[in-house]
Amino acid sequence: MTDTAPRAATRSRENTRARLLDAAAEVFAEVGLDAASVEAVCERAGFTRGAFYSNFETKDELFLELCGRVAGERVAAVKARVAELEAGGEFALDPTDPFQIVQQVLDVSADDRLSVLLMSEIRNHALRVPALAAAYLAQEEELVLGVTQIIDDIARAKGIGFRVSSAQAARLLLTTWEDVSVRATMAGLDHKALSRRTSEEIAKVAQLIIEPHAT
Amino acid sequence: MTDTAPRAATRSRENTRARLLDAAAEVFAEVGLDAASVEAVCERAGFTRGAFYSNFETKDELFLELCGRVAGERVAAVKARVAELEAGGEFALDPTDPFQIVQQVLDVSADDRLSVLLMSEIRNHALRVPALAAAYLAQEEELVLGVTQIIDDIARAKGIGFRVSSAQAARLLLTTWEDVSVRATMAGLDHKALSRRTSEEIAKVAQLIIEPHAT
DNA sequence: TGTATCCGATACATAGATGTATCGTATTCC
DNA sequence: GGAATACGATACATCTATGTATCGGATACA
Repeated sequence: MTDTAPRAATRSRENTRARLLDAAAEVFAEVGLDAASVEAVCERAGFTRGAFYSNFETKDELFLELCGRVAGERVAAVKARVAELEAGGEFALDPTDPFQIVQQVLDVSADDRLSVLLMSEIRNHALRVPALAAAYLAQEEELVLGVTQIIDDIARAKGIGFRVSSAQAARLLLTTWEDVSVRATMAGLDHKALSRRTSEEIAKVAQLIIEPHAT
Repeated sequence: MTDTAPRAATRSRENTRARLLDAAAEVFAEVGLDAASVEAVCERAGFTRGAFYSNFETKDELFLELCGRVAGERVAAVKARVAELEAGGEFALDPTDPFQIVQQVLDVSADDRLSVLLMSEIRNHALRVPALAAAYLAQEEELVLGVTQIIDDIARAKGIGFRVSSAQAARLLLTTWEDVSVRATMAGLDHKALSRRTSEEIAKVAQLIIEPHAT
């Protein structure tokens, strides 16, 4: 208490920040960052703006923190999946289906409507804000890296060969996943239909990538 | 003049609308639809808001019209390219390089920074506005159709085979193009570097699509 | 239990955007 | 060349969002 550093956040303060972030994720996804008023976010979280200005400087700061959280979650998800595969435990690969790649990739990425909207919002803003762009690209690199490892693991386990580098394959899969998610969301597909459609499309790409004369 | 229909637009009126649309394309690309005030668009166009409200009901109506214009231009570009190829005139395919597909696809899509920003903005909003979503998907279908024809033409001319349907190949090429454009823009690449990088990536995908034992 | 501090609520001041109503000018039509 | 009209500018009223300053209650701590 004698030092000048900002006071260590209390438990309730952290809780407030978390609730504001949750609310922001919803509202930003629903109406977009610029159309979302600070008031709307607070209302969704069950606070007034007093709580907001006590915890954040600006809406942009909140958004930046939210981006960090989302990125962290995605990267953590893919890393966890890699760890599972490497451990070779109960999640070890046993089906003979080489398209298990599809499932592995899909399990890594959220595919509900709001997530798609939020990701699009983040991507859109990253195009204009250099700091966000750098973070976005870095996070995507990590994702590609993770998926690359997953692909390598599966390939090794099954003796599959690829027609491109596994890194390129990973990027192609992620790109396709994002594209299909967006189009399916625009088409108004519900969660279930979205998932099905996504796995179908991803499977096609996997088929394209895998060396045909594989064992 | 005796009928009750809205007065036929005069030449100057059409000119005003066009200038407002041009300005809107710039401003919307730069700061996003929601962050762009009507005033900012008018200022960019060299008008006051009086001109705007005399020509459009709301900002959304202007945006919708802009979307239509952009979509029309893209579709027209790809159709023109198809027509050239079909006519087999001076633009006929003669290099032995099968990756001419790449050039054909790239020539169809604008790749300057502002275009990328505007397309992203449109896509982002299409996710939330059903009417926009329908238009966006329809336009993309047309683009895919056009690129499919281009691919078919080239394949026929050169006896190339594909590992997936030409329609799927077309979608994959367009998706890759968009993805690379976005990432290159985020990376701050200038127009030239963006073009080069895009063609490299597209070439990789083309390589993947083309049947390896092609003649 | 009393006190100090932290945190969110409330109240207020201000800025910016919107939409409309009105005005002035340029163009068109006879 | 005069009248009518179309079109963009101007002025105004309103609304919404923001940011800050202050207040009140809860919680921590002795």
